[in-house]
Amino acid sequence: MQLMSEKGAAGGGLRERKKRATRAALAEAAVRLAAEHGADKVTVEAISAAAGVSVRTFFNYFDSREDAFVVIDADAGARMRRAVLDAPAALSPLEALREAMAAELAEAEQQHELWRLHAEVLHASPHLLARGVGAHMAAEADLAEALAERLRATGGGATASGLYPRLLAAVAGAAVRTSVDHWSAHQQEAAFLDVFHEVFTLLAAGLPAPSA
Amino acid sequence: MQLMSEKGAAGGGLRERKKRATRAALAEAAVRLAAEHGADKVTVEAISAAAGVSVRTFFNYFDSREDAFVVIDADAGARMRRAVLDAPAALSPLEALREAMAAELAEAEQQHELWRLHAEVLHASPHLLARGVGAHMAAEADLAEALAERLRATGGGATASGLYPRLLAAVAGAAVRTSVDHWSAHQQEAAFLDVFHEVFTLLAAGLPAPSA
DNA sequence: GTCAATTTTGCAGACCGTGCATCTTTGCAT
DNA sequence: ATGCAAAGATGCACGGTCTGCAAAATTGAC
Repeated sequence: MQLMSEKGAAGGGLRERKKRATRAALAEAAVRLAAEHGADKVTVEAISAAAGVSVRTFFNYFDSREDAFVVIDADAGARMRRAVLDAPAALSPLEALREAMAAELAEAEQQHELWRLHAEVLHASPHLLARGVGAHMAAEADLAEALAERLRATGGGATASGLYPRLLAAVAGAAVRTSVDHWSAHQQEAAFLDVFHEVFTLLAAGLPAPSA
Repeated sequence: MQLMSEKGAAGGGLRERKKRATRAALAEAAVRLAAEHGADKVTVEAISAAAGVSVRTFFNYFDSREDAFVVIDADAGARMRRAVLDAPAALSPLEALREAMAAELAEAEQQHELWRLHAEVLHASPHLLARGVGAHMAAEADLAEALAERLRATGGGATASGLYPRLLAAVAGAAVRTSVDHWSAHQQEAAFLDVFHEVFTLLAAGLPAPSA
């Protein structure tokens, strides 16, 4: 089992705040060390030392060493869930999802340097990249549930036992990963939001062959 | 580094055949043991013993213990790549991909029992499921390349530095995972191919809100 | 049958990850 | 403030994972 604050957003108690700080310190130390020495040369002991806690405590926060490189922001899923639920009813499901994700990504931009390092680390070791992809699955399941709820609220009937929302969440996740990866590789050529927008346009059009 | 046969398809040499047999034996032993005792109670020692090789040899075939549960068929990617390249030019990219994947999944059905066990094992431990998702990424990159080549062949111009094929591959991968997962959870209610077809129909339509 | 190339194996050793007992810190009621 | 109960941090022990390395066994070609 994993120690996790019950509340996704800013909690008042000192305990909660300290825990979040420790977690953030561990994650940041892991990413910075990995960016410098390569992810597979960074031991749990080094990460723990850099964050000022014991090795045993590291494992109170992360289930495995690699999770420290992968899970940057544990609350992102909860925030997106809220954003989907609070989206204007006029938006289509895909649009609501796009807006929620765009907002989340814009927030990530605020810690630009760390985010950049993180992308660099993942890109340097495909093994971690794969793990990162898998890590988004829990968030996707959450999103699917939020989408299903939104659909019920906006009047859609029984949506074929939930296939549609799950597909939507999974596809949107794939879209975000593709956008980030593509932008990461062509960073100078295009702004991230442009790539992101193009990807969702393609999705909404049903992925037609790009006629010349 | 990983021991891998250079040739994806059936190789003639005795060496190649033996290596594939050993690999398959290890993977099958891993899945069967995991289905019986739970994946996290199965040690590398047990898997190796069941396959009749030493522990050290296990690690000559798999980079990690968990890979044995995740990587069933190492050649599936190569086969799909071929299928995409050989698809009739009349098909849209998404259709070509759908056909390639359908053929691959139909082949998997032939080892029905093992495939079923495999899905069961992954579903039982989300951790492995996530890992499995990530494992498909290399295959997706391969597929993206094949799609790009196909696009060049059928006359599409420079497709925005490859964003489109990568998106297509990633989205199709997400679609397959969603199909398998959904079918796995509602196994009695619907045939897999029906779910698969519905998912790709939704994709081609641009993921519209399911109007009642 | 012999030889070179490849694969398997055992062994040593570093690192990972967990259960348990203990100690320290936090939150709260008084 | 002070003491108490809950929760987190820590150390320790132990089993499992994974990697070099060198020796033994197997395969393929002559």
